[in-house]
Amino acid sequence: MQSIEKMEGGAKRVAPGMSVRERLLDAAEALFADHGFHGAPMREITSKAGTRLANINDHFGSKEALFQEVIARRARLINADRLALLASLPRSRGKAAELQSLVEAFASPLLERSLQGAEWRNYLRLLAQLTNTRSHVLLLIADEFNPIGEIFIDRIGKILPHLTRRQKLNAYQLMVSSAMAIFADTGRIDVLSGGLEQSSDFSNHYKDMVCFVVGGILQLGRQ
Amino acid sequence: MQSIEKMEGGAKRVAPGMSVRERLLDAAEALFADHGFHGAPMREITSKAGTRLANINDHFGSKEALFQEVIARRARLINADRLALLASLPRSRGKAAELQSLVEAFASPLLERSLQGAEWRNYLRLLAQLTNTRSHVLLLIADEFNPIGEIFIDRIGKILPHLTRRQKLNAYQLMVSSAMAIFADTGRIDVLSGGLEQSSDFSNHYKDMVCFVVGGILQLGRQ
DNA sequence: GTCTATAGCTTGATAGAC
DNA sequence: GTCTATCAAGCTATAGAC
Repeated sequence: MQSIEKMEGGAKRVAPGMSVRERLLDAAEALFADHGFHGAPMREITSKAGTRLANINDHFGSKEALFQEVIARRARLINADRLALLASLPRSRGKAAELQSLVEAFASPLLERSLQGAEWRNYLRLLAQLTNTRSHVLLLIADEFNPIGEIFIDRIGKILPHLTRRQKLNAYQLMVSSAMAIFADTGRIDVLSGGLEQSSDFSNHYKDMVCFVVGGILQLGRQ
Repeated sequence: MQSIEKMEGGAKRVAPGMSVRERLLDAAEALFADHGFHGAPMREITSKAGTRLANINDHFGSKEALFQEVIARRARLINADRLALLASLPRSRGKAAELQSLVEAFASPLLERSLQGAEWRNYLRLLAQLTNTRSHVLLLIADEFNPIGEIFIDRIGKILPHLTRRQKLNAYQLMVSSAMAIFADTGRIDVLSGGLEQSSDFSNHYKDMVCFVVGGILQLGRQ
């Protein structure tokens, strides 16, 4: 039988010019994304970061605190990106166009950041995994992203005022999960297409996803 | 700091009338859904099942083989449900109506089964978690669900023939992730609504989701 | 701040009696 | 088929030198 999780090498993969702290965060991010919190031993993290086992507790206090900081570090940047786009939304060009701008205010920071480097792509894979998870991990994500989530829910209601509260919440929930599905980079697209399409071809999948989400929310408003 | 994962009790929660094998599968299903493969120790599983530690290796050979059977057991039933619905699809009532029937052939078995009992809801939570995961776990899911996934992709192409191959794959991918988002039961809806709506109110969320997915795929066909 | 060494516990798997 | 008892290896966290 095939092993469910096997570490694929990984010592000293992180650029040595960075601080120990940053290297630990990057290494942990990649391994949490690949194997989950419980599937990524501290020894693997420090080995990949090119540091020593004790450095995690020296810098963060515990493995859990490291995980928490992995999530929070880039969440701050995503939130800032989204707030900036929300503040400069164009108006009054019809429901479809307004909705598209709103969906892009949510999702385009993910695309832009994903093109900046492998670290961001690891982070988005990790977020995608956590999106469908409950237990205490979700509370962590919630604290980081929900305040701005409320703003998006409000804006959906401004564009389609007759949506029920439940429909607005589901519109947001489905926008989140659609965006995350694109950046989860599971390889499903590769397998289903026999290698002709790549999950990691984010730019093209992004366009399809925005179109899909806009159409989906408009349809929610029609019935 | 709050603990990321803590087992919440759990001894002998499974009905004692069933075989040891079934009780182990049900207990493992619930704990894998709550904590992931690595976060669910065999001791917790056997404790919840009301059996002994050695029973897992006695019956399945390893923890991994147990996990594999947890996935496969109900996948067979879901696939049979979907095939039956695909075989009796109504035709020629316009693209939107045909698409809605197709989406419901995919998703209504999930709703029906979720209403049958907590075990099915645990299974769907587990599937939802694995949907955005790669590594070797995805290959397991792929083997179980991809053959019938191909059929759905074909049918999407029959209804909207001018979609590109990539658009058809993304339509399927986004239908899968939308459906899984509803049954992931993360509690996000509860938190965002301040408790006024429940994530576990599957029947209502299901209707919103089908509407959203139909609208999304139609929109993909428009551009 | 960084290191080595190790404590103290939990893990998955198995040997062998019944 | 089911049990008890146990093993060897893995884990996180920490003590204490530099």
